Amino acid sequence: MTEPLACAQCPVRDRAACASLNDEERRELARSGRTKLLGAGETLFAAGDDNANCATLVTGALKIVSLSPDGTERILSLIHPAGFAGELFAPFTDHDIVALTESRVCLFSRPQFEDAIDRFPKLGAALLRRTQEDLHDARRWLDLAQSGDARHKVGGALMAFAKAASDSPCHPASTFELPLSRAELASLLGLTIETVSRQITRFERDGGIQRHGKRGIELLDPALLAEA
Amino acid sequence: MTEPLACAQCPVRDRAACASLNDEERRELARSGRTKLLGAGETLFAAGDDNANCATLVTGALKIVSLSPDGTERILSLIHPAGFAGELFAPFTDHDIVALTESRVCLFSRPQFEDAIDRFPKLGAALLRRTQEDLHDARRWLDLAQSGDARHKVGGALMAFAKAASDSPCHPASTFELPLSRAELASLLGLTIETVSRQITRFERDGGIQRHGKRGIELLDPALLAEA
DNA sequence: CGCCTAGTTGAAGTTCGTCAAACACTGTGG
DNA sequence: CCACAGTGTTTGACGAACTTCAACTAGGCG
Repeated sequence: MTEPLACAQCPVRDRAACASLNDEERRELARSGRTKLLGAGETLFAAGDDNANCATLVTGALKIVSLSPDGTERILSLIHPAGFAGELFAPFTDHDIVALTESRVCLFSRPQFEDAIDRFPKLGAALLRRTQEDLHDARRWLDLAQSGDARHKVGGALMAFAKAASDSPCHPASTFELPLSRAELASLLGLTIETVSRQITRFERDGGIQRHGKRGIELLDPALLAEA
Repeated sequence: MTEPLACAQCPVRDRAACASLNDEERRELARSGRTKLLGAGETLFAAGDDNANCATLVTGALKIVSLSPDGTERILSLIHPAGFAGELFAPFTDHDIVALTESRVCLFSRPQFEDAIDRFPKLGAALLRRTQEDLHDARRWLDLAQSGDARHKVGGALMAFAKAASDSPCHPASTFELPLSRAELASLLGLTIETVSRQITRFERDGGIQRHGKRGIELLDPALLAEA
């Protein structure tokens, strides 16, 4: 289930928060961490947990979900490789964090990670930077969620995934795989599965995209999606 | 317009990020800051700015707004006293920050504030904590925005303001003033003015609240608002 | 082959947005 | 003092967009 860290081969070793550390500091932090492999759908942290851990995502993708009392799930955020999962200050988590695909994380106990932040201020600064980016991201999704129009929402989400799939952060990838099912897309956007499906076919009919299989998207006319 | 800081009388001196500093450190930080008084509707930072400043809110309330190309404004977040405004890492801001009511802020130049974080790691940790709380907050609004149902959205917003108005952070205040106009509420929730108005009158008709003037709200049945 | 899940498509019902009018409140000027 | 305009809010009628319900299609795997 869990193994010691092997930072040397880590694919996110110079993008994650720990990239701010020098080799010696990193070794020290690594001693308190473990890597863990999650299967698709497996939950990393559950709402109501005592919030004793935190983690950095190495490969795969996570979702942060809120479950309403009536059982419907809403996706509040996605975590991409090098992203950070967990809250350092709240006594309890109130959201589930679940693997979307098979994922590998670096798991740390919260007290040990807090200790590391105390001793290596650069680590704290790096985490601050990442948290501010997450905040910015959350606000972008909020912006989409408020736009009211389903066409905007789906178009904006497609563009967001196209950008996330590209290596250069600004230009969208011309072809990519959706990381989410229709149901997950719907719960991310506050729509129903059917509406998402209809908007996607509409974009294809209008020549904005071309579908390849269930999840493959080829971007033909980015402008059409960005401002519909 | 701007004056030197007077931390001794500051109403948020033990809740804002600078509360993490001791007296001497605080004095040093204070030398690089200025307080500024904003009239209602005045903008503190504008989208597209070079992002050279950041600020702590002392009194009043701010909103973070995104303006769509078509001119409609969407409120992404509110900033309450002791809250922090500005991004330390992005080269440009892409959201306006505007005063909702007459507000007083502590303004710092970004390089000087970053410098202070470097020298006083506790300040960085405090800011990290605050940013994580902001992130949590943004996700709560996102949760509301996704709920789809206008009744949930308005009910949730009323409860959020009731809690913000109370001294104890968990229990809602039984009577409070809405900090936002109907138009602002609408743009925060992704609804129209009319829908917000209708939902509020519906809550009053159903006995959940009692209105006192345009902005005054008396909370009669919190459970009705929380889970409608 | 048949079941099961994920996705698409269609028809009907509801909610919310749009347009329009009325109302309350404030401040201004006759 | 009152008429008046101006703003913010409420209310109503109507139409469009989304949800709901339901049937149907396409793959994947026993």
